[in-house]
Amino acid sequence: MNWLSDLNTIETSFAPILEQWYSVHKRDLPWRHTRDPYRIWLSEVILQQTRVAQGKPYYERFVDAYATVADLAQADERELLRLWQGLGYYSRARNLHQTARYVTLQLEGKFPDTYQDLLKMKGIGSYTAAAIASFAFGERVPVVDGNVYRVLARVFGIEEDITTTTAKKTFAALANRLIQSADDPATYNQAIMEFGAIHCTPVAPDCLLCPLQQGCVAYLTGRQHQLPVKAKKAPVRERFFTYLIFRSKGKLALRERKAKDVWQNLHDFYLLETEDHQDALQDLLLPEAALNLVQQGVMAGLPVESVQLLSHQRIRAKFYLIDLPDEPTGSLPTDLHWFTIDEINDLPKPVLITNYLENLFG
DNA sequence: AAGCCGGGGTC
DNA sequence: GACCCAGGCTT
Repeated sequence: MNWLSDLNTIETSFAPILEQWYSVHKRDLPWRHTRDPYRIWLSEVILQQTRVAQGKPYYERFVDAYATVADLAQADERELLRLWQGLGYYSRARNLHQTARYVTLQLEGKFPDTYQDLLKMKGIGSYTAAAIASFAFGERVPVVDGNVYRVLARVFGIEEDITTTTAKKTFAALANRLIQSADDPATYNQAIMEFGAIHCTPVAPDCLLCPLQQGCVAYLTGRQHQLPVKAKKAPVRERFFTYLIFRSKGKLALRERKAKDVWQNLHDFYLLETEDHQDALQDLLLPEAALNLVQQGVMAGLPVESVQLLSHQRIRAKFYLIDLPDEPTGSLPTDLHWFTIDEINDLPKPVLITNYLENLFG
């Protein structure tokens, strides 16, 4: 079997296999007993970024307190928020209230019944719109939630970072193709999410008993634990730079940054990096060669401080300008060289350095 | 495109 | 302690 026909086979059998699996393994959940768009909407909003086990009691309480969208529309917002207490993401509750009032007052109680119209409601994004459109109205639109990303990334071996916009398009397009082969869009959407939630789980997917095993790229290549790829947002690293700017005969000492670090191949001054705000000069952290120079010089004015924000680092820099005699004794610390102001103008430098120089010389 | 919003379960 | 959860809104 060649590549293309193989891919077509898995794409067309994917939905039916999951629907079959679902008919055997589905959990009995309260919102699966209704096609009332109001209740489905309520359940979907409650379940946004929320586990079924956590959301379920809230759903029961909300249905008891507000049986219809009109009841919810008339609710006191403080009372609604009190019912929501403990669920988190409280804007969901406020949007819920706002949309309930809109549906009741502007749409005369008639819930929007297409994906496109649902998308216009506050608090209803692409996932929730697809969920309501398919569950309540049978529209053939795919849900794409965290479960779907995981299942599709594994079965189809997609290595794109799911946090990026292009990857979201890739997954949405694939999901659109797959749902075309579903016997019933609503059942299929429930099935793929249920499958991700209880079988193709993040940590210990049950590959040995998986109905998609023979068509799963991740399983066949042993990558189920690497997929989906999801970039972790790097915490901004805090760094503390102390720069010593040696000046002699109108020249400044700079060096090219060679290390595998920020600003590679750009030029800056003699640098001491410390772990925190400690003052590198006062704490006598100076290596021999630099200490020798500092002792021959005089501090020109007060140190200048500035902050440079990078995507992943916050660099707090402190600049000491040190005037040396015309012919300082000893050699310059490693890699430092004397440059005239004109020469420095032509050197590539980090913005942090350029700003300092402009501040210094206008 | 990135930051923000949250409480809770799980390993 | 990190990751994730039936995401969406704002900037």
